[in-house]
Amino acid sequence: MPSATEQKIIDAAVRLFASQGYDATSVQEIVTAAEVTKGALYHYFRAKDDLLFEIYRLLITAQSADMDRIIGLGLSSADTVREILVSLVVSTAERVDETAVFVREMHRLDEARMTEFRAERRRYHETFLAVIEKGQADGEFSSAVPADTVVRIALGVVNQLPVWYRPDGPKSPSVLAGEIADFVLAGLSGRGKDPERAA
Amino acid sequence: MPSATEQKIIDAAVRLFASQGYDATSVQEIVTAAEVTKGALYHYFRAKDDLLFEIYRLLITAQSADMDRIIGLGLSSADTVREILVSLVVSTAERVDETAVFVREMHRLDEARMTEFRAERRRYHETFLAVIEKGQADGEFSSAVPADTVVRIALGVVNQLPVWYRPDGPKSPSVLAGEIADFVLAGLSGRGKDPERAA
DNA sequence: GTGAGCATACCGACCGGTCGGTAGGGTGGG
DNA sequence: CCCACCCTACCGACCGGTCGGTATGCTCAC
Repeated sequence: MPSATEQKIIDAAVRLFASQGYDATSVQEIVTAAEVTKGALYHYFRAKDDLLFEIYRLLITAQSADMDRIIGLGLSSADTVREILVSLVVSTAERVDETAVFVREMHRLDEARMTEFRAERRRYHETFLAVIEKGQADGEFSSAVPADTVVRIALGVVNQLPVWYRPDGPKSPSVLAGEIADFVLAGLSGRGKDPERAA
Repeated sequence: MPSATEQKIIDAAVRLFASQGYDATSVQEIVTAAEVTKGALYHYFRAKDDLLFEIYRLLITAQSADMDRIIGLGLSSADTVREILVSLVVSTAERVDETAVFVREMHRLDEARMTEFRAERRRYHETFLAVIEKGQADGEFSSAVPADTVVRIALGVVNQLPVWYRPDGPKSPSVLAGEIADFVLAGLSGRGKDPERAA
């Protein structure tokens, strides 16, 4: 469990990284915003990029746990996909800043951590892929569009959320999540341009 | 028309910005990679961010011209959407590096240029939106999912391309573009979860 | 007393940008 | 024909300033 000081530092870092970018934010700015000193920061974190790592870790572990929980419910493919997307969109909307930092600055991780994250990402990706492939094999979904492309589209939308989602916008996260899920499920129900390709 | 030296500088900058990020790339690295000197760079560009500006300008003007051309063809709504998406995906795949830089570092523009770009972006967004709204009004598309959400999803996918698209991957840009267009059009054809919502 | 939890002063590396200078091709008056 | 003049394109050493990180020491709970 993080101490209050540690938490203040991470909160400030997320806010500043999201609005200015990682490199454009100095350690001095972070400690000033967090109302602590440099000594405190380097007491808890070995280097500036440990902050990035910590932000990613919190985000990814939460998302992975969410998806595993939903799959464990044993719903139909369509309902599983819907639940995954709704939960992902809502939780992403709640953490736009973290997601924005993650999407923009991921490539700045060092080799070892990068490898670790790619593995975790890949696991997430393939779990979702398996859900859709199962739905296609069962005939619940159309096979008109390959499952891997569907996954890429669906997860891509979520990563783009920080670009246009505004908490004070006209649509609540759950309304938005419903619309996105509707659209993806409509896409999976077939009726594309080439009817002869449908299962 | 840019001179050979100018072009070498931009090419090197695009490559380095895409792989390391803007701030993490020093002017010295750029000139070394471009095999020119600092003097040459500052002869053609007033500041480091003029490079960013130039990269964006080249990308956006090409995309806008493309969309206007397609709309001018007077196709059906479905075919217009398909053509816009295919052309956008293919041209983005050809310039993954530029797009990656654009998506990641857009927020680093100064106030004046930022305003200019938001206007251009908005114009692009609303032109696409109008196409979809017309299709919905004509009954060619389902109105189950609001047009603005569809636009956000479709354009979001394109912005995410640099994250996962690899030129040496198994799918050619045009195959990929076809799949993405198929999926979006299937989503627009209705048959979502709430049939009573359809027009 | 001793270690966790900080504060403060400071360091060396590096960065974007500048500036005095030069190489070489065009040009026009004699 | 030629040479004084100029102008564009480019060179590279250098500067002020900032940044991530460190060294050292205080303090207070146990």
